[in-house]
Amino acid sequence: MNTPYRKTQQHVATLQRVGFRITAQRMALLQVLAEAEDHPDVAELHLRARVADPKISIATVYRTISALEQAGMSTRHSFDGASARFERVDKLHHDHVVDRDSGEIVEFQSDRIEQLQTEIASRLGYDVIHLRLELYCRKRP
Amino acid sequence: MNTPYRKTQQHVATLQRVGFRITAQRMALLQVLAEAEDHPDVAELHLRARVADPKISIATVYRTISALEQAGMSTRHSFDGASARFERVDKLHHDHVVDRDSGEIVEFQSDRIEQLQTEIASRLGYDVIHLRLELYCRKRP
DNA sequence: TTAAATGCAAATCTTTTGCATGTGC
DNA sequence: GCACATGCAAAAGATTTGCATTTAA
Repeated sequence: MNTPYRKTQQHVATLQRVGFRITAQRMALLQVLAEAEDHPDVAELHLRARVADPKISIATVYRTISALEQAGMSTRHSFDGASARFERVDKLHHDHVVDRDSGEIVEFQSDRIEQLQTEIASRLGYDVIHLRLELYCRKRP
Repeated sequence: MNTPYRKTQQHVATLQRVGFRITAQRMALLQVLAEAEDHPDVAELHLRARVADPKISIATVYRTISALEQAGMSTRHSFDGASARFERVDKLHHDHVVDRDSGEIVEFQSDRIEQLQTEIASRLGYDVIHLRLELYCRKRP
């Protein structure tokens, strides 16, 4: 099973390989990320990380989350221009439905859409590096 | 023909209908928007609007662009978390390819993708209010 | 006339950064 | 030990807002 603990272990290994030092703060954030089932923003990450390391500063959260992003372990979203939200990257690629009423975020995945996107970029002479697809929705009555 | 001038006239009519007063500042911004072929940010809108009305303030640009958005005449984008960029809304629906090297933005449209998106939302029990599809790309060698 | 719009500057919010101090390796 | 990481507080950047003044209708 891929438990949060196992995930964290994998991330630690990756971080070391890339040359990052393993600090208490980074461990705290790795754990938070591994356990998160949602898309927390920096303030929320900070709050959750404090549980494991009560003196972690907000600046460190910013710096660490950027480092994890660079290391390919976290993705950043900014739904409709709001402040950045993050999620672990070791899931299958997926996109997001944002419920405009509740704020709830639902993940979905479609091979067909993915394929079309690549085709379109290709037709325009581009290679896709990454993409954002967000559906801002309302629950159907 | 749908000249910038004609577009501006239509926008003025719409604004009045919705109950907004027609001020020199709003005229200036409407003109800027109607003439823009790109996706200017607030600083750029301010710069361009100053040509028609040299004393328009940045606060008014912010307030007006939000008003135009509410009135359904302008859309806001925040490509990869950067500051907001705007475009007129009276074009056909389209999505964006963002060239990661040059910053250039290319518009494209695909009925197939659009249809798939609606289908997916529908399957999850949602109606799409608006959506955002952005492909961050690199020119193919 | 008068409610709405503007300009200005101050406030807010998010994110980044300089620097002195602490710490993994 | 030393380069890298952290905390703090200040800075930066984007956007919003309070308030006195101006202006469209």
